[in-house]
Formats: sequence, structure tokens, C-alpha cells
Amino acid sequence: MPKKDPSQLGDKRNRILQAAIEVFSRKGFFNSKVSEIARASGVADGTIYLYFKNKDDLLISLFEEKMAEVVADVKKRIQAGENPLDRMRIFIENHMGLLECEAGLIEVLQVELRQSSKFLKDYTPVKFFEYLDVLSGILEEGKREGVFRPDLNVNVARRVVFGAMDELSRTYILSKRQKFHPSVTSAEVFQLLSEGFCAKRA
Amino acid sequence: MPKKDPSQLGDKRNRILQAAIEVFSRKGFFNSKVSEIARASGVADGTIYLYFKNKDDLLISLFEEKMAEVVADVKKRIQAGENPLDRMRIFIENHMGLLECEAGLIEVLQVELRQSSKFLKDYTPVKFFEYLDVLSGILEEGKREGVFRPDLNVNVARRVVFGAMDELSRTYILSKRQKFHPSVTSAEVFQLLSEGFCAKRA
Amino acid sequence: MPKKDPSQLGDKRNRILQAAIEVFSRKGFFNSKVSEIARASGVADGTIYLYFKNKDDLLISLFEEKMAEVVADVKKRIQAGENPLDRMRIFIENHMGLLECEAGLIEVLQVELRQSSKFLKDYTPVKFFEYLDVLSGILEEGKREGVFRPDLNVNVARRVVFGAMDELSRTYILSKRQKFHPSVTSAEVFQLLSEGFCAKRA
Amino acid sequence: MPKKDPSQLGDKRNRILQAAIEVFSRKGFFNSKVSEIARASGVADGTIYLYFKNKDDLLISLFEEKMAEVVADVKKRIQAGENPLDRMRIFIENHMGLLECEAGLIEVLQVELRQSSKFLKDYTPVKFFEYLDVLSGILEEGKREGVFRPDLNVNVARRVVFGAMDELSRTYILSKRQKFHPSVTSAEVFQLLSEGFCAKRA
DNA sequence: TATGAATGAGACTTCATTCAT
DNA sequence: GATGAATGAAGTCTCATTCAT
Repeated sequence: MPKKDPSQLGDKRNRILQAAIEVFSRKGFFNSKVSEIARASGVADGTIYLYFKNKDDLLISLFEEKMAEVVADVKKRIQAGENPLDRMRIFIENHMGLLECEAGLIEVLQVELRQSSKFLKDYTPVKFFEYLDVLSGILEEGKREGVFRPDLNVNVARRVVFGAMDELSRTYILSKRQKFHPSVTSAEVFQLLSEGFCAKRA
Repeated sequence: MPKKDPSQLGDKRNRILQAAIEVFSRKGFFNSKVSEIARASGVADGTIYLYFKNKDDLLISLFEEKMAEVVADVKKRIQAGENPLDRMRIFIENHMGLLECEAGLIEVLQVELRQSSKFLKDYTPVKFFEYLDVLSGILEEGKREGVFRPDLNVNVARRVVFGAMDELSRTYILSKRQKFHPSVTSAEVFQLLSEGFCAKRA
Repeated sequence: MPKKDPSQLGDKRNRILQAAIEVFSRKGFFNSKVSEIARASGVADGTIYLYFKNKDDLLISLFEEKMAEVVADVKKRIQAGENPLDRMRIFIENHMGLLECEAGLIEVLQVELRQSSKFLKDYTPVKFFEYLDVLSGILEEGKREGVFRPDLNVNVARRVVFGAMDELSRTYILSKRQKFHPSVTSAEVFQLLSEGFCAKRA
Repeated sequence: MPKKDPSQLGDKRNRILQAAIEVFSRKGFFNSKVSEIARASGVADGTIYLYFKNKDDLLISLFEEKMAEVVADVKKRIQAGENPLDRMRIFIENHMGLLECEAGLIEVLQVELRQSSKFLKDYTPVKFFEYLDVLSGILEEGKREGVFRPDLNVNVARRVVFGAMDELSRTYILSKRQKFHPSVTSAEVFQLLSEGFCAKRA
């Protein structure tokens, strides 16, 4: 009945995805109702099933597609880094920066992906692994160039980096009054991870 | 009908909690059915409601009580540490060690608490904050004693430590074939966090 | 699956109300199962919740809407009365007459409204008060015109009239073999209430 | 464990009945829980089943036994009446008076008996019929003595009397602020029923 | 007799999904 | 493609009743 804004014609699928991010991030996957996402998208309940197989598929598509954008974006950004350490800094800054421009998305990834990778049958979060692989790449390169410790366990280290950022994101999202600013924090995280918390010995 | 094994007398509540850990960790909170927990506990569905107000309360009680044990235990253990750095090592080792003896519990805390703190109304994960406070204590002390950098942001650092351990736990839990052993990993995490991943400069 | 008899299009809500009258009147509110009303309406259980908030709301809606019809109807009918006494006669006749054409409805109002007004939270039977107000109107008017005793306590009198009709309805409904005919009874009730049961003194 | 007040020893059955009156009158039969009656009686849940077959039986026993007392009592009281009219006055006064001294009981009879007589299988409210029979007796006698109209339909008349009192009881019970006093009301009811509401013709 | 922990059937309600239009 | 009314399976929770002590 309502005339669609021509600029939005044909992008129903995308509107549904955006609405899903908003709703999932606000209420969590299990507490979100398909009809609520439909309402937020401005489409009928049934329409969602024209674009997605089911509610699970909506979450997975959402994750894979948005994560693909994030991966592609960070890959481009780190090219500006002059060395592995610099690229690591950029990676961390970028991740924490997403909290400001894509809060909802990060929030969904945060909580829901964990659910998904555990409970959605036959689902491997391919894009998430790609994201981690970017980290691996930086770390491997750093080892080769002698910037990073030669005995660094890359597999552990990349998880440490991601875990640290992820936990800080969670804190940021959950705390009503933000005590820290993402960009400030990213500097601290970077320093901490690159140099450790021990005082320098003379 | 109910087995009256004397060793199990009066521990019905505990049996329910244990069963809940097992079921929640396997299927996640939302995918777990109360009746399944009942079956796993060997009690009737209704019996669960004699000990817990509702399904939410079961999760929260589970978390608060088990986390209290974890907190009390780690507090005792770090006393054996000779200095803040040593205590940090013990803390990390202890956390990663839980993966072996209390896998299910860690798994529930991992995924479900995040849900809870976001979606359960009026719930503050008091015990989780206590756990983080133990970390803060170690870090503060280290700063005072000059072991840790004086400009260390304790609030960020403790989240980095926890996040790193948490992400590694997740990896450990999710990966079908464990690629690393918790105790080995904890050493690497400790080294990484205390010294950073940068190679030492001469 | 759903029959699309054109005469029944769009009247699903009404079919549910009718079925509810039938079931409530036969088994009582608390003994009636929502699924039974669904079956009697020829709709799925869930469909009831598209039209009514919950089981309580179904009863209340039923009462308010049907009572509104009864009130509107009796108001129109008493206009045919030539004087207050005549209008009172019509009112009583009308009420007792409902037993024949709307037995189920009267039965629900009879028993269930009492429950409701006592136990349903925050519910005031507005339409029932309107019904009583019609009686008040007749009585007040009769007092003004000198037809009724000037010392008549209208508030008590209207309850006496309603209570008498109500109890007779109950008797009529409960007795397997009807011993009296509603229209006959209404004449007796009218005579009794207007003249009292005392013999005329010379 | 708690020492019983010796004056209450052995009267458990009665304590349960009293508690049932209190609870049923406050919450209604279907909203009352057996365990609540148990608590109010100071006995264990199971104990109730030593004295009553089930929840229905508790209601029926309550009704029959208390009603028996009411019937016996009113029979004795009306003997003080000098003539049928006087006895009718006493009957009405007595019924309305119960509102003050036995409010809970009247309340249970009010609402619950209607439920019971409709929905409890195979139950005939014998004692209620006895109560009505007392009214019949007075009316028959009055007819024989010429005090009451010879064409009075006793069966209808007794229901009118009972219905009037019953509805006024209901009003009294439901209204938060009592607008009338039972004993005052009973005088008005008596006058209304005996003389009718029509003004006397010269 | 008395207890009260335990039972388990069954109710209400939700909501992902379908399908006639 | 789009709709949204309808479906009905399934889950949480209640509570009358039992029975071992």
C-alpha cells in the first residue's frame, strides 16, 4: 500500500538484514521474533521467507555477509601499515572503531555467533576464520621479519588478540555509561599486547 | 520411584544444577528444555520448580554458585604466588586448567552468561565482577611494586587478560580435535601478556 | 483447511465468541479449555490469541459485548411501555425471555460474571452496571410520577428485582425438567414485586 | 513440631474447614490452592486428604455442614415469630445478618455453590434445598392463614426472596465501601417483598 | 495419624512457518 | 513477488494428589 521510496526498491533483502541486526542486537537471537524483524523492515512476515530459508538462515546470512564486508575492509586498511606492528595497530584500531559505526553488527557477532557456532547445525563460520586469518597473516609476517618473537605461537596469539578486543567490545556494549572511548582503548590494547604489562627492565 | 541412594540424599538441588550444567553446555540455554534437565537429574519436571523459581533462576543460580566456588578457589590458589607476576601466572593457569576438570561449567559461563547479562532482566553477574576484581587486585599490586608498568590501565588490562583466556577457552571447547593442551597454552598466554609479542630489542 | 463459506468470512472472532458462550455455559470458565473453544469454533488454538489477549480477555469481551447488546435491546423495548410500571413489566419479561433465546449467554453471565467481578484483576463490569441503571431509571421515574412508593430505596429495589430474576434464571437453567415457563414466571415475578406477597386488606 | 494448643487438639478437620472458608471466600474455589488451605489450617498438605477425599469434597463438605448449621439455626429463630409474616421478617433479617458474623461463609455459598451445583459431578445441594424449604414452609403457612395471597406461586416466590437477599449479599460483599448496613437493608427488603413497590391506592 | 517432598498430567500461550489470495 | 491470517507443535510452569517415612 505505501509507495516505496524508489531508492529502496528491490533492496528488500538488505532492509531485512539491517532490521535483523538492529533487532538481534537489541534482544538477542532467541528473544527476537521474526514478525518483529518484519515490522522493522517494513515487510510482511512471509516476505522474509522469500529471501531467507528460515530464522537461522537469516542469522547466518547476516553474519557471513556482514563479516565479509568487515574482512574485505580491514584487509584494505592494513595495507596502509608500514610494517607488521603497524598493521596490527591498524587491525586493532579498526575493530574497536567498529563499535562506533557498526555497534549493532558487532553486538550480534559478539553474542550470537557464539551461539550459532555451537548450536546451529552444520555451520562453520567461514568468514570469522578469514578474519582470524588476517591476524595470523600479520603475526606470521612479523615473525619472519623479526619484529615479533620467533617463538610466538601464532594460533594462540591471534586468539589472544581477538579475545582481548572482543571482551573490551562486550564491556563497551554492556556498560550503560561508557567509561572509555574505543579509539583510546585500542591504543592501550595495542601497547599491552605488543609490549606486555611488565615494566621494562633497564 | 525416586532412588534413595544414601549418598545422594538431600542433594537433589545439586543434582539438578549438575544436570543443568551438562545440558546447558551441550545445547545452550534457549535450546535446553526444562524437561530434559529433569530427565538428566532423574527428577520429575515439577521438582525443578521446588528448588528454582524458573528456568532463568536455574541459570542464574548455577552461575552465581559455581562462580563463587571458582572465585574462592582462585583466591586461595594465588596466595601461593610469590609476587604479582607469579600470581598472574597462577590465575591464568587456574582458569585454563578449569577447562579440563570443569569443562561444562566453563562452557556455560562462556556462552550463557553473556546472554544472561544482556537479556535477563535485572541481573548483575556479581560473581563475575568478583572474578575480575581478583585480576584487578593482582594488577594494582604489581603496579605498586613496580613489577608492572606504572601507566597500565588496570580496567583495560584485566579485560584483556580475561578476554584472551576466554577466547582460548572457546576455541578449546569448540574445536573437535583439541590442537593444544590447556596447560601448555596457559604458559604461552602468560608469556604473551606479560612480555608482549614484540621481539626483545637489544 | 479453513472453510471459506462466504457467509462466514470475517466472522472468525464472532465464531469464537459464540463457541466460548457454548463451552463456558456448559462447563464453566475454569473447567473450559482454550483448546476446546478452539475446536468448537473450528479454528486452531493459536487463532484465538489473534482476537483475544488471553482466556480472561475472552470472557470479559464476551460479557461486555453481549451485555451491550442486551442493554441496548432492553432500552429500546421499554420505550413501548406506557408508564413506569409497564416498563418494569417489559424489563422483567425481557430478562426472563432471554432464557429461551439466549440461554447460553444468560448462563455465562449468571455464573461467570460473578467470578470475574471478584477474581479478575482490574475488571469492572461496566455493562452490568448499565443494565442495573436501566432499572434505576424506571424506579426513579415511577417515584416521581407517584406510581411507586416515595420512600422506595432505589438502590436496594433494583438489586431485589435483578436478584429475583437472576435466581429464577439459575433455577431454570439448573433444573433438568423445567417446571415453569419463563414467560409465565415473569408475570408472577412482576406481580410479586409490584404488589408484594401480602394479601390485600379490605 | 510446634506444640498444639490443647483447645485445638483433635479439631483438625474443623480447622481445615474454617481455613477453607477463609481461602475460598478470598480467592474463589478455582484460584485457591490446597496447599494454601493447608498453611492457613496449620496442617500439612497431605493431612487434608486424611479428612477429605479431594478438593471438591472439601468444598461440598464445607457447604453441607455449614449450611446445616445455618438451616438449623434459622429454623429455631423463626419459632419466635408470631405469624408467617413475622417469621419471614426474621428469616430475611437472619440471612442478611449472616453477612456480618459469617461473611466468609456467605461469600463461599454465594459464588461457589453456583459453580458446584453446575460443575461438580453428581452433587445435589441438599442443604440448600432445605434452606429454601424453610422459606416454602413460611409461605405455605401464610397462604393457609390468609396472610399471603392465595394465588401466590410458592416455588417462584421463595426463589424471589432468596434471589433478592442473595444479590444484596453479593453487592455488600463486592463493594469496598459498604453503602448500606445489612440490618437496615433487611427491613427494606422485607417491606418491598411483602408490600411490593407500588404506592398504596386510597 | 501426620508429614511434605515429589510427582506428572495437562493448561495456557508463543511464534516460526505456510499458503491462499 | 508480496501479504498476513492462520496454523499447531511444543515449552514452561502449576498444583492436586500420593506415599515413604
